[in-house]
Amino acid sequence: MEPVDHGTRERLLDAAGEVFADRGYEQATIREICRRAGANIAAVSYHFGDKKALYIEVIAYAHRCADEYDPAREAAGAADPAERLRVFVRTFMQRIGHKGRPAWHARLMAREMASPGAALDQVVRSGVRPKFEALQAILRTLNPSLSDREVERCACSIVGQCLIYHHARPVLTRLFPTLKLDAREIERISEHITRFSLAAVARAHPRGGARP
Amino acid sequence: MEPVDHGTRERLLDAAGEVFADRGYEQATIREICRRAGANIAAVSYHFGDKKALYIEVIAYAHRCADEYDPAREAAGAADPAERLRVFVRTFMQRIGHKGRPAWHARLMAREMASPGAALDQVVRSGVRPKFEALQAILRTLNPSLSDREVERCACSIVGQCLIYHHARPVLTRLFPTLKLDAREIERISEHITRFSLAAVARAHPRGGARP
Amino acid sequence: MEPVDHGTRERLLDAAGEVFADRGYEQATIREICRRAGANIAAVSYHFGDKKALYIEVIAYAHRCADEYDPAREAAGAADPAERLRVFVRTFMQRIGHKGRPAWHARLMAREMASPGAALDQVVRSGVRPKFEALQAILRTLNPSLSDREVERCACSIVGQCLIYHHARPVLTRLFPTLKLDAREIERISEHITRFSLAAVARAHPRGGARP
Amino acid sequence: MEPVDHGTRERLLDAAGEVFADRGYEQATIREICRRAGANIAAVSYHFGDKKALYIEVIAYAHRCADEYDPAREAAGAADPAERLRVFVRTFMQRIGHKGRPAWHARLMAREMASPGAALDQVVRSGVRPKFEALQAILRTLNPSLSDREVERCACSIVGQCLIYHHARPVLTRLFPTLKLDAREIERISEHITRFSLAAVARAHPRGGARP
DNA sequence: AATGAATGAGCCTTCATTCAT
DNA sequence: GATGAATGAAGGCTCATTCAT
Repeated sequence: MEPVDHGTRERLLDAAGEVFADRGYEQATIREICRRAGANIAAVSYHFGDKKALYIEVIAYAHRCADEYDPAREAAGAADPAERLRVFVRTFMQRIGHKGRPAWHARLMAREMASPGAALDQVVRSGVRPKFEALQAILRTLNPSLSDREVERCACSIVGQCLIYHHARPVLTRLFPTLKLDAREIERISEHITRFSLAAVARAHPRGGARP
Repeated sequence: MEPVDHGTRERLLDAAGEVFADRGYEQATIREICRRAGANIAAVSYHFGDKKALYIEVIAYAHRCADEYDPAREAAGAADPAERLRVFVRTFMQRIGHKGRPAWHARLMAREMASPGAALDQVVRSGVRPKFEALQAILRTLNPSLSDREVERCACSIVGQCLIYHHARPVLTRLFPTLKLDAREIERISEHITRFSLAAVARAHPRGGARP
Repeated sequence: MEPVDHGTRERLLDAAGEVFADRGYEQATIREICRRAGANIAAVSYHFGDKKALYIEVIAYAHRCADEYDPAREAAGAADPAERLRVFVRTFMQRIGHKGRPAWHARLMAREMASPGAALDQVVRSGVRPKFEALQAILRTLNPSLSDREVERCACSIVGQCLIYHHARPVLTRLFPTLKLDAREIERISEHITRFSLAAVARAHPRGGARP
Repeated sequence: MEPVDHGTRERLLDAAGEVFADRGYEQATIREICRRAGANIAAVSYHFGDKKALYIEVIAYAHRCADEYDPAREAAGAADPAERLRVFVRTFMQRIGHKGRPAWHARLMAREMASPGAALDQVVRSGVRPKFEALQAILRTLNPSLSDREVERCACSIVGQCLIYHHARPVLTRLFPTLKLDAREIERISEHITRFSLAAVARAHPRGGARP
């Protein structure tokens, strides 16, 4: 699609994405970014102005690249509501668990989500909200009797089930030493979350449903 | 219990806990810790050796103090399994949502869980694992037909539903501007998570049902 | 006179004159000069070699342009010696107080005079010395009994009275908040300096009078 | 008076005064200041906070040290008004021409006067204004018929005659290669300025005195 | 038991300059 | 004739740490 002749600017964006995702904004150093990109230490200043401007650009770049793994778009093509939820969860989990080339996208987003930086507003507006609304639409179709507030909370429950495998991965690998988050395991976990959530959403508000 | 005459060492531990929880290990500065503790800048070196040693001590200190909000112990006193889960979730959420004085315990743990530091092994061994196993025991009681692996995944689902309100709080407050994580809302969310999970756990493997 | 089609080279000279006069040699940046001239950042290197060579050219350029405000030439046309001194002082003060478009000539000279740069020799030889000798000639006519050394010192006294309004302007505006160095005030100050100096020069060595 | 045991702080103040006076605020580097003071590069941060705070302290330090050469105080002890003016001018010139230990005081002040920095207000208020007012009082005694405005301008004329030997020293040494600003020459120049000014002040406004 | 002073490494940024087109 | 990209050297500042008392 794009020319493979990656210029310094592109290499800087890729290296910065990786480093920002690994170390966080404050802890990432321009020196390491430039070193990984094979560029001079002044290259960031020339191409982006300063560290913060580079970060903003990296966030935007991540959004552009992340579209190819958009859970909302993937889910839209599924047959029935349950399958749409399954595709949504699986795509989301694949992004989280991915370790390949564009691996830092999800990690960077998660980091920005946890510690509010200058780019969070933009991330939420164009990155998070559309997917969240797509998920809520799926939930409404699955159980039309849910109130708006309940839909919101169910969406949080589903996303939360996925995100723990990202935020708490170091803990989980220590708790369950046999756990390997490879593609097969990602698939199994996605299936678990889907069925767990389908059962819960279907049962929510069975009728009047106060707790016994 | 302890002498009220908090010496420099105790004041340093408290101040360090707060700062480490707020800023993270790398971003926290010895200067601010000493300033908050009203101690000299060399006090950390004198009492603990260096920054990392102080951090380890703070983690241990947090464990000693955190027992009073132990979800596992609270849940143990409940009547039936469903109520035990409810108490577990509520206590866990209260610790996460707490913003009061001894608040930094949970925040510090969550931070350590997200970014693997030197103290993570200890945190997992004596802080996380017991609670996780208590939760798994509750789940086994709720649905004895669950396999060990399923119990693990359900436990992750439940904890994940809780942790999202901590890890993604800045995003959630932007997604849902009316959301205020006060005590009443924490209670409502806890109830949602409990019922969501109870329904899911009860239905899990209703009739062998693995997907082909 | 010159072609109106100011090429990059001329625009660079003008912009550099302004910036050097405002910020001084060390503090002036090639970036700002090129930005003001609407030229690329490598233009200075291309047209002049480096920063110092540009500065030398700017000084020479200023000399070519500064002739139209030459105090010595203006004074030469006056009727009697006292009037010549008056015209000399007034022209000098007008150049110093000027804030208009081609204003940077005098400011640049004053700056070069205060901090000895590489171009000072040239500035003194072709810019300062002729005017100083013209002033000394006027003084000799006003009071032929003055020794060479006294003529030098009187010339310094007259030029010093003028230059303080340039070198210490920020201080003077703070000392005398009502002071506005507009054209009318420049005229009044010039008249004061002229009369102050005429009286002093006339009285100098009234009767041999060296102090014991 | 003070203990000769110069600590790092005092050595930094002295070195900074020298460097600031030589290079100006922007061009002075913390590295050179610390090098001259035999201190580590972080010493400025520790003792003064940052470069600007150090500069402010240096200005205040210069004021404290400069009191021993206060022209106004020296002049106050003279017998008659003319002698007071003579002492004022001589003391002022001695400060300007001085090359000894506390040499940078006057140079630093002159630099701050020429380029308005953050400390200029303070310099004017406590350093310049008292001396200027003392000079104006002397002038009023010398010629009571002078208006306030004329007194101001005569004061500027006198100070300007002195300051040129500081601001334009590089030019003067090129114009008059035999000029050596040693103690004897300072004395002769002071005498010239005094007599030049006395004659001018006495003649000012002889009666009605408009120019012919 | 505790402190003020001092250290050196490393951070981000800006600068004049050069290179390949 | 002129340009955008890239370079390496400082610059000010902050940090965790150590030393002498």
